[in-house]
Amino acid sequence: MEKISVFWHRRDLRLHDNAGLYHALRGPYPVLPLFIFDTHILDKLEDKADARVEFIHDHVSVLARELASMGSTMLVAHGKPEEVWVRLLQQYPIGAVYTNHDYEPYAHERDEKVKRLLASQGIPFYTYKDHVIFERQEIVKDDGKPYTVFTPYSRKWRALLASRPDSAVSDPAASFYLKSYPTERYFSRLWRAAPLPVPSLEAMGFIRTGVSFPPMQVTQGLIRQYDKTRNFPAVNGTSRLGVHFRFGTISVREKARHAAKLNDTYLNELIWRDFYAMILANFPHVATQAFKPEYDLIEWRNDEREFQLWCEGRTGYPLVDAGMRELAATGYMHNRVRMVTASFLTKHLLIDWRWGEAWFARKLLDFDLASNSGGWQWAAGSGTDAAPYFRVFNPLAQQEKFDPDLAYIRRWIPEYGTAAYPKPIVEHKWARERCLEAYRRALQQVKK
DNA sequence: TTTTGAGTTGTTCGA
DNA sequence: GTCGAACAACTCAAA
Repeated sequence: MEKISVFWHRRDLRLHDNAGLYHALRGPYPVLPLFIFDTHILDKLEDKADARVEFIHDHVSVLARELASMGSTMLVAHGKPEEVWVRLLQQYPIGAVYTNHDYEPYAHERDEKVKRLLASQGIPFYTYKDHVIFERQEIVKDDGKPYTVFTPYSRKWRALLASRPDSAVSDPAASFYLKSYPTERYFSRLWRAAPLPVPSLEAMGFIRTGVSFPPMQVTQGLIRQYDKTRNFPAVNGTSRLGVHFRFGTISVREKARHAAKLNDTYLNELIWRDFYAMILANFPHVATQAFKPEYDLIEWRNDEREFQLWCEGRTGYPLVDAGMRELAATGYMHNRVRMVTASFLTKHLLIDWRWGEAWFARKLLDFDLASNSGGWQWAAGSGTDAAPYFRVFNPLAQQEKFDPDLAYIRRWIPEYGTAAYPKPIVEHKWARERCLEAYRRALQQVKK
C-alpha cells in the first residue's frame, strides 16, 4: 500500500499560505489533512454554547468542503490526541507527519507525546514556524538571552525583518520573512479519497450560540487610519482580526505585509503579538504566576461580590460597565476598554489579575493565552515592561478622552443617566490610594 | 565592568 | 483650558 503524509491542522485553519502544509505537499507522499477536536480542552469549557468551538467547527467544515471540491478529504477526529494518533497509526499507512509549531505549554506537552509515539514507529514528525513572524530564538539580546522589554525587542524585530537574507534590498513590505507559501501550486499532491464525515457540534456535546463572527477581510482604509481611530471604542477603528489570528484562518505574514505598507502602529501591534508569544514560550510560568515574582506578594482583596458586579457590568463606572457588557454580549471588547476594565479590577478593586484573566479566557472569542496573560499582567503591573505602579487609570478621565460623546456607553448601557444605573461601587481617589498602599506594602517586603 | 539612557497606551497638581 | 513636572525607584539593554 502506498504511504501517505498526514498534515495536522491546529491553529492554522486555512489551506493557503500555510508553512507546514506547504512542506507536507512538497514531501514524498500524498497528503491527508487532519484536525482533532481535543477533549482535553473541550471537556474543560464551562459553557456548552461556546462560540470558539463553533468557530473552529465552521472553519474545519469549510476546509473539508474545499478539499472535497478538489477530490480530496479531511480527517476530523474527536478525542484525546494521544489516543487518536494510536488509532490513526493502525488505520493508515502513515509515512510522515507534518504540522506547525504551537507554543502554549499544553500544546508543547501534547506534541512531545505525539512525537515520541511516532518516533517509536520510525515515523518522522516535521514541524514549522507559521503562527508568528519570529519565534523565541530568533529575536534575542546580544548576550543570547530573551528580551523582556518591548521597545528594544521591537527594534531588533524590525531590523531583522528588513535584513533580507536572500538579497540586499531592504523593504519590510517585501521582506523574505513575509513571503507566502504557495500551497495551491501543489494541491495535486493531496491524497485522493472520498470525503469523510465531519462530526456535528451536537455530537460533541456543544450547541450553537448565534454569535456573529468578525469578517476575515478588513479594508485598507481602516488599517491606514488605525493609529488615529484605534483608541475610540465607539468608532469601528480596530481590525477585529484577533479571532482569525488565534485560529489561523488568516496568515500573519500576509497581514504583516499589509501593515508594513499601510500603518506602522498596526505593525507594532503584530510585534506585540510576537512579543507575548515569545514571552510565554521562554517564561511559561507567566500563564499562572506573576512575571515579576514580588507582585505575587500583593494581598488581593478578592471580594466575590465585587467581582460579580464587574463581570456583569454593574460597577457604576460607565466605561467599565459598557466594556463588560460588550464582552458578555459579543465575545469581543475594544482594546482600550480591555485596559480600563483590567486596571479597574486589579487596582480599584484589588482583585487578583488571574480572576479577570480567567473571565476573559472564558468570554473572549479571540482569547489567546500568550496575549491575555501578557495584557493582564501589564495592567496589573506584574508583567514584562510593566508600567510604574502608580499609573492607575482613572475610568472617568478615560471616558472623557476616548468616548467624549458617550456613544459607546449609551450603546451598551441603555439605562445610563437614569436612576436604574448603579452608583460607583468604589470612589476613585480613595481606591487609588488604597491600591498604591497595597502595592507599596508588597514590594517593600522584598527589599528587606 | 561600568555607565547611561530609557521604559505602550497615565494622573494629578499647580502655574 | 493648557502645560510641564512630579509621581519612586528599578531594571533593562546596549555602548
